[in-house]
Amino acid sequence: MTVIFSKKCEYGLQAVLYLAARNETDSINSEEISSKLNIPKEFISKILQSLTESGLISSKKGKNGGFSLAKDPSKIRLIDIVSAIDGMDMFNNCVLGFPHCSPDHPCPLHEKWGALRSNAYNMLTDETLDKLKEKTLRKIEFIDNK
Amino acid sequence: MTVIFSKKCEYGLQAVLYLAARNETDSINSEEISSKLNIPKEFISKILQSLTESGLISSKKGKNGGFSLAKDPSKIRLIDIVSAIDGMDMFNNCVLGFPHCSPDHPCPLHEKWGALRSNAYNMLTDETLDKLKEKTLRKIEFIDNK
DNA sequence: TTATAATCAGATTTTATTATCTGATTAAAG
DNA sequence: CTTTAATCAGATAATAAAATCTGATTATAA
Repeated sequence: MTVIFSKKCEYGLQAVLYLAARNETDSINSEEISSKLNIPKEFISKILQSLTESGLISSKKGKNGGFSLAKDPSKIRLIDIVSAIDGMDMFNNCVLGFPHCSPDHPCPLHEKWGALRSNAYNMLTDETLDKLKEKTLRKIEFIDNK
Repeated sequence: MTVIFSKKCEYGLQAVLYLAARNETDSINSEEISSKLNIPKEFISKILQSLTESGLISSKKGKNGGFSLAKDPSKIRLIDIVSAIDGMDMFNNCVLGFPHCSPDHPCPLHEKWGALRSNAYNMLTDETLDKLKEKTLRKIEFIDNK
């Protein structure tokens, strides 16, 4: 199977986009995120905990607790979330798995893949939560009415 | 961890590129491929078996046996190998893991990711083994002298 | 101050991927 | 014909990723 982001990362991206789209002043608990996005509750809890450690979101314990964005949505880029969960290996490692792949000793796909990869990197760096809010709202609403 | 191709697929691509670069009339056995490319012998054997079933390479049993390309290198595209090993899920599934992602009900990244993904698809469709032969040879030679 | 509802922490389970093992089958060469 | 060197087939083992479980801690509200 060919994967781009791990399940953890997909779920993390979904959840943070959800937080941004909901635009609540109060925090949102993992039960809501789990049920709205169809992600196992215990699993998304773990992921949100790790994103809290990374400083992208913040958590509030106890009754009425939950999660909220730690910064302004315009300051959270998708690459920050990907980097926190999956790391940056995808942008550094050889796509063919060859050892010592570098401009000096390139793999057969080095240049072509490198170009595609930096486009992907740029996209993830350019896209911030605020820019995606409307689209996320529409998608959530659609999922909700299924 | 963010993955593009599975290890199986990376190894499969390497091995088939190797077969094309060696340009032998005789077949090449899995021992050679394993040692030159640093891939566990039993593992690459399995992968080569499955590529044989897919019709991309052919195998010869018994003494002096091994593997060779089943068609002209110009007729084998990278996408054929990827598709045989990892399948095409990467090109069909939502990058964020949202359900029912489609032009009608797009995820927040649908258009932007779609564009990047079709560039990747086009690249893998355009690149055939013959086009990559020289670059593969250089890379193999470098690995060999390490 | 007690009940409740949430995160947090750590262990465990399940499933998929990666890797290895054993032996059967096949074909060439002596 | 026998030895040798290879693929092939199926089972097993090891590792990693995904998901779940248990209980502790924390904070709000009644």
